Amino acid sequence: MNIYDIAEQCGVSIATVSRVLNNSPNVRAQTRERILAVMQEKGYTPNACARGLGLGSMRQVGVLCTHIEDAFQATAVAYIEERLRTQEMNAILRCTGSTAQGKQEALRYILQQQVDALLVLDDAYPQQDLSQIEAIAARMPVILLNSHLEIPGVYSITCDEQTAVAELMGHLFRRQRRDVLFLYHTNNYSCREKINGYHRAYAAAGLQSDDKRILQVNRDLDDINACIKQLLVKQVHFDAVIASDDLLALGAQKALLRIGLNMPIVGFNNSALARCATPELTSVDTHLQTLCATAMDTLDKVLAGETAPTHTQIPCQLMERDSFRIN
Amino acid sequence: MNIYDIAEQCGVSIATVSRVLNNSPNVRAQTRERILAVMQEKGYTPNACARGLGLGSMRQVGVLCTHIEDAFQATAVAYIEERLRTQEMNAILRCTGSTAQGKQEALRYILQQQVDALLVLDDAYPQQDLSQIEAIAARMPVILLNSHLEIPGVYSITCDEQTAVAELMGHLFRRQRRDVLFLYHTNNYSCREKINGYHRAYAAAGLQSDDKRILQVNRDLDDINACIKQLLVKQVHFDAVIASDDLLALGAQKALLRIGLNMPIVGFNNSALARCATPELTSVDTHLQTLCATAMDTLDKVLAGETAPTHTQIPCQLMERDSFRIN
DNA sequence: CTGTTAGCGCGTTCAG
DNA sequence: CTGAACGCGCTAACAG
Repeated sequence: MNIYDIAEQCGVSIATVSRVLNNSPNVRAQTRERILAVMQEKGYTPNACARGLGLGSMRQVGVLCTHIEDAFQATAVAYIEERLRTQEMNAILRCTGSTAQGKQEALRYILQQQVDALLVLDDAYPQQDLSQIEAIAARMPVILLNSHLEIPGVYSITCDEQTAVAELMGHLFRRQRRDVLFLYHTNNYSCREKINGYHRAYAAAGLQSDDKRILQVNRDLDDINACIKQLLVKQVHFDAVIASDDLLALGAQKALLRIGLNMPIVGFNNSALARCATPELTSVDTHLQTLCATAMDTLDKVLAGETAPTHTQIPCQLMERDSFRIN
Repeated sequence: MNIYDIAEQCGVSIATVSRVLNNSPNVRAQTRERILAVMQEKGYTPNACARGLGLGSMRQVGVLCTHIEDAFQATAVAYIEERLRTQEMNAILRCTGSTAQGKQEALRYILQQQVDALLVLDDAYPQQDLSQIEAIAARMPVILLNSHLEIPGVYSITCDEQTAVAELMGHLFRRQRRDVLFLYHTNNYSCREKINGYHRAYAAAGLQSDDKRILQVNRDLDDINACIKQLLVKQVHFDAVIASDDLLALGAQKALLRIGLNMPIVGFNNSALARCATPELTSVDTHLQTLCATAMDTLDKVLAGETAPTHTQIPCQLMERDSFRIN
């Protein structure tokens, strides 16, 4: 069932059918009706490949994330997909995992799919092998969400998490909390920025930071519990916790409460988890929705041929709850 | 940069380049090397549209879900995408929301994208306008995850949640809990099956069920809290809670603990939330991973032209934790 | 082992 | 307002 069949059925040429398909005004109303009726009746659907081949666009964008099962990324994808839909575009989702190899494969593969643009969530890799990204950016716009690269054709949207952590630390210092434990899971841009904020705050306060209080843990409650316990066994003192993620914060809170310890705990992303915790978790809202909206605005502009800022940064916001109050 | 350019550069015909592209053995090793080198050097990428047009397949499958930000669906998508990747296929993600209109649009749109198959997660709609699904199923395999339709070309994979609820109720009855509150969020197949189990258990025990203990709530802690409170105000008695979802169970638990009530609570899906709750939630594991694996096995078979069962049902498993123990 | 050629289905000039 | 003809990039016979 193709455009020829429809044309034949209607006694017109494919050009006319094509015009109807593309809402061209240059078709007599009566002809249009007839053609639409036949298309409807035959259940005709235009072939996207053929159209894509001619037009050089499948109206698809690649969406790369590391782990879609992560609530934060899933929510981002939800916002992104919603926006794409309004532009009659499709999202090709690809999860890369946290290995450089996974990402390389994903990039290579996505590239073949005649994608109009590439959205990368939470890039988890150290900034090596930029050549691949460069090559892609030369062909299509690349939007980085929660990471940052200075490459032509690459647009970065980030949240100022460095400042958020630094300010948080300031509050803790003022409360005489000097030994802040920082928990993270993946060493991505976002995490590195937080750690930068951590060190910046110590430096600003004229205090000495100690890297043994910067700890990588798995996103698993049992593992977090084990880590916290081991810290105590090793007599690593800490009197507050900042976690790169609400789940880690929740795990730490559970572990500490279990052994009767009580201290300020702050998570990140202000996810549903923060409110599910007992006591409820204070969390830094990274305004994911705004982040995604900005990313999509940028994409729209770039695709429309307009210019857009290559790096947009938005501020975070502290959501105070039971696990830590500033005042 | 197309296949002609490469062919010209190498002094061969496009057929030979195409053979190299498709790993045909009928190419002299030396020629192959040369062509590969040029492709590498020029950064050539075959055009998927053109290939798709000729082959009649873009190696893409449509993945429809209602809300990707939902942890359960996101996890399912993660499993699905992973499997698709091993088959060199892409996932086109589309979120429909919970309205029939959203779904219709999604189906219509996905259909245009020359998709090889359609995977539908957690179909949220009453079984009306089957004509659209029928039309699609006539063209390509349709796999339903967590829902069930008896239509040629449609394959359903479900979990026996009806039995899970019925057995759970049996345990509660034996403990003299007669008034079980059932909370749900979306009236989808999965939910209806649970409610069937609810009624089945009452019938089996020779007891009378009361629909005022079957309550729809939003997936929002405050709303759940308000609902629970209102129930008490309205003097609707209940002495146990089963929720269609861990978040609802957690919300109910929080609400009840806040007013000092203590009763068995069971959630569904055995999500990370269950363990994040305090006390930890007992939850019914619906074996999502197995569900997805089965779905993808089915898809593989159908795409390979083999026959596959039109309805596969797998059992659930109760994960006992603090909020309810059988013994 | 390699080249030639005919589609795949549609958009788009350019004539009428 | 409509139609004929070409091109998009690639695959798959078929012919050497």
